[in-house]
This record gives sequence, C-alpha cells and structure tokens, in this order.
Amino acid sequence: MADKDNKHEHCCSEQHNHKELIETVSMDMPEEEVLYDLAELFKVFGDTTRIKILYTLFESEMCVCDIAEVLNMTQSAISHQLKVLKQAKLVKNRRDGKQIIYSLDDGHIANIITMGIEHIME
Amino acid sequence: MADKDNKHEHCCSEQHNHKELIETVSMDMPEEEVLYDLAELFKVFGDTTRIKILYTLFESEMCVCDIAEVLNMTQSAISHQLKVLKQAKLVKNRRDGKQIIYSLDDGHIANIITMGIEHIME
DNA sequence: TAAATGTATGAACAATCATTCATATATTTA
DNA sequence: TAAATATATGAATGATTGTTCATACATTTA
Repeated sequence: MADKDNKHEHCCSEQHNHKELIETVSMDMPEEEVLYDLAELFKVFGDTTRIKILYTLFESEMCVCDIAEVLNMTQSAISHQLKVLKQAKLVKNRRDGKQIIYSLDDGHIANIITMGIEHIME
Repeated sequence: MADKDNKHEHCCSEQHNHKELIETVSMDMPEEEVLYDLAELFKVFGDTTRIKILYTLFESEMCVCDIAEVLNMTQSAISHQLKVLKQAKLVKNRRDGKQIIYSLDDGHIANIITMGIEHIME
C-alpha cells in the first residue's frame, strides 16, 4: 500500500485494530465540498457583528441605516457584512424608494442560533 | 438626547416610525457577552479541519494519531485544533497509556451540524 | 534508567478578515 | 436637472488565524 502524500508520521496506527477503524471512518466522511460549504456557513455565524444583524432582523425587516443605528456602527461596516450574509443566503433584500430593506432569508437561522445558545448555556 | 459615541450618520432614522422600531429592537438584543460567546462558538465550527475532526469523532472516539491519519494531516496541526475544540467544550479526552483518546463532549453538536447541512442543501 | 512512543505547545509566517475611508451608484426631492 | 439621501464598494490597514517546525512533556518498554 502506497504511503506517499501522507503528512502524518506513523505511530499508534500501525496496530491492526486502529487500521480498520481508520478505514471505516474515512469512508463515512462526507465529500470535501460539503465539508467546505459547511465550514463557510458557520464562519458567517462566527462574527459578533453578523450575529447582531441576524438578531436584529429576527425581530423585523429593516433598512441598512437603522441596522447601523441599532448596532452603533458605520453604514459602511454594516453594508459590507450584509453582503457577506446575503452571499450565504442568510438574508435577502428589496428596494423601497431610496432605502434597501433587509430581512432573513432562511427558516433554519433561528434553529442554528438556538442550538448554539443551548450549548453555551450548558 | 445626546448623540455622542454614535458612529453612524443619521439618515432615514430621523423618521419617527423608524425610531420606535430601533428602540424596540435594541431593547430585545441579548447581552454583549452572550453574543460574543455565540460568535466564538460558531467560529470553532467555521474551519474545515475542525469540522472533519468532529465528523470523525461522531463515529467513534479516537486517538490523536488516528485522527491525523484519517485527515492526512500532521499530528501537530490536529493537536492544535483539538485544543480549540476542547476549549469550546465540544470534545473531551482521556489518557489510555501513551495515547490520548478524544471524543465528543456535547449532544448539541450533531444538531448544530445537521441544521447547517439543511441550510446548504436548501 | 535510557530509549522509544504519543501528544502538547511556543514561535514564526502566510493567509484571511473586519473595519475605515473615500468615493461611486441609485433614487427621490426641490 | 441639480442637490440630497441611502446604499454599495474598492483599497488600505491592523488584527486574527491555521499550519509548520522545533522541541518539551508524559508514559511505556527494554
């Protein structure tokens, strides 16, 4: 069995019982693309500003300037983060005159955040 | 009403109906510490290597070296990430002779990941 | 007790990221 | 149509982060 490309140094895994386990676990590992997308999604939740924006929109749709006021941050900073949230399909927007109104774009958001809360409150 | 410390520039929020909404939303915003902890938790999920480790341990407890072999990464890299996962109380460990065996330390992990999967599969 | 094995960790480095600043775009108002 | 308003965006910067490398620590084995 070829061993090139392996970055790990062989150690305990030389033992037979471990080898079998490693093969089983490796086979059940989801595709690289799924794992990447999953990490990218959680990365979006991994910022205080974005979490606050989601909490804000959880109560009501809102224009960019109002979100900035609630979070006491610049319009530019909020706008940049809204772009990230939109790319992750967590928020959507619509134009209303001069304003762009943002709102949540996914029913899972509340569940994901709730699960997170439950963990940190353990 | 004093306006210092506000980073945003007043714009649409001068209107009365927006002011009321902003106050309501601001009041319902969770404490800063909770929002910070929540973002920190999701940040831990926001890395492919750590997601893979969690998936691995989802099937079976495992020693550091075996995890490194499954992910085809160095023992050092895995060890560093296991430390992050442990600080977030997502994994726990125990010693077994020369080896340290890691396992999942929270029932919510699967739920959080499942919610994430459901979103990216939308 | 000395050597071997398995894991942890500090420092360094490259890469990523959030915010700021200046400015562009789009819509409404005068 | 010109000015005002609301939002978006590119570049720059400081901060954070994941991996590597070298090495330290802990346990077992000879």
